[in-house]
Amino acid sequence: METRALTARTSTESTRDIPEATVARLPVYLRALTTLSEAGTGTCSSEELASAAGVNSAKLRKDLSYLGSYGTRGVGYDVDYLRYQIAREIGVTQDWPVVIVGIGNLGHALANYSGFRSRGFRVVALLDADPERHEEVVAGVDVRPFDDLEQIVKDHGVAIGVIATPALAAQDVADRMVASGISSILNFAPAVLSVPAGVDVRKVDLSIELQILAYHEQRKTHGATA
Amino acid sequence: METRALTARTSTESTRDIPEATVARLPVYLRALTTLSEAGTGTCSSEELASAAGVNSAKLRKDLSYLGSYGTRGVGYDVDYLRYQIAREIGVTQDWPVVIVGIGNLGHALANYSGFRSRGFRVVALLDADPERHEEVVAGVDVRPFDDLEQIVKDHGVAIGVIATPALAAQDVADRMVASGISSILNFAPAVLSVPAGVDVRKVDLSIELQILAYHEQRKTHGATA
DNA sequence: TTCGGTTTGTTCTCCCGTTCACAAACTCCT
DNA sequence: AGGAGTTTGTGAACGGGAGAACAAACCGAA
Repeated sequence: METRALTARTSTESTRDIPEATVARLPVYLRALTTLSEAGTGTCSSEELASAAGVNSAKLRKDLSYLGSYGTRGVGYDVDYLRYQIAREIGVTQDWPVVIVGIGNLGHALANYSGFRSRGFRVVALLDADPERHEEVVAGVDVRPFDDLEQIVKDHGVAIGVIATPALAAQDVADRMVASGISSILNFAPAVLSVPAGVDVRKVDLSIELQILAYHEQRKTHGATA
Repeated sequence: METRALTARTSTESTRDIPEATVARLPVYLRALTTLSEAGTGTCSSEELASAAGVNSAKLRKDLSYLGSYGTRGVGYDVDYLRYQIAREIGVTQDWPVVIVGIGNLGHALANYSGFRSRGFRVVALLDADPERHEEVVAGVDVRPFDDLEQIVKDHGVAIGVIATPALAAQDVADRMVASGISSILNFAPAVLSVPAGVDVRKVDLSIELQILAYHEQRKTHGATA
């Protein structure tokens, strides 16, 4: 959402501007394929993969068709081959350096989260404005002052930043990130960020998800306004 | 998504089956209104509120229209009044007891997250299968054995469960939750859960969000397949 | 080579969500 | 009281995604 239509590509192939909804599902397929691969499965049908990914098989096939024709009719998909193609399409065959700002409870959890490392992301720095945290070492990376941001971004070529600060600090952090050259932000702070065009922001809000569940739960238990 | 059309209501008013996309935005409006209220704002226009929530004002008005006519033409919305109406609609005027299963890094962060408590959710229990963790006390709540789940759900009338375990354990935990009577699950584990109809599952996946950012980032920097 | 069985890739239709645009309704000023 | 200015609530057009259904393509056996 909020992703403006990128200017048309002039590339010979690939990049047939994949729908946003499809892009959001590709990582799910990627994980399902990894699981299948680790289980020793060499080939799978769209039905099997769809089931493993929790989606409709027709939707899966349509999604994959945006990438190209990587399946074989009458047979299915080669698990490892398709996995590589999706990984390449997403861009996780290369390593993405990432900085995390705000090393509170959530920042700790993120820094320790193994799912980043195993999926093409490398946490190159942990930053926090609080000097008391600068002594800490979290997940093998030492916490540094927030003011080091510009230097670190420059040194490591960081393009992706994660905000795990309180809501009040989030906009300031985002501004500094953008000024440093970061162009993609994953925001865990419960705040609406405003950033210039060309910068992508994705928001993860824990309490919002719970509230959505609560809404449906309310309807389930006492039917109407009892 | 995956929410089947609930059976038609027979209530006199309200409950005009609010679209799912709108439901997902109501918590955002709620937070924006809270911020406005704390800033001392008594009244606001749809334009102001939309800006604070980061959405289009027409969309905001249409969303609010599903709840009823709580605004005044030519004037705007009474902040506190609208805030209460939305909170009531979502169901967060009451307190929702919640259990968190899997007290690793992420579980710790979730247990300590103040946004739950302040938004109508009360963590009544922290559960973990690992006996070594049962000594711990996190955020004022002591960690208990996973086998206590049924009893706790019964005692507190828990309807919402949070899964913060490794992927391999997630399906088992979900099954036990459903068997215990939980009907809404917030899943942080990188796994696809299968649950019976009538149970809602929402998934939050940290690495998937990063991968989506990586995809767009890849398109930004080197335009096509360089 | 030909035929039956299987599975992909794609077309077509339907539905949901977004956005525009405007009438209805309210306030304030004269 | 009346009119100008403002803002809500909603009807209607538009765009995109979901799912069904089918033709094209592939494998293997006879």
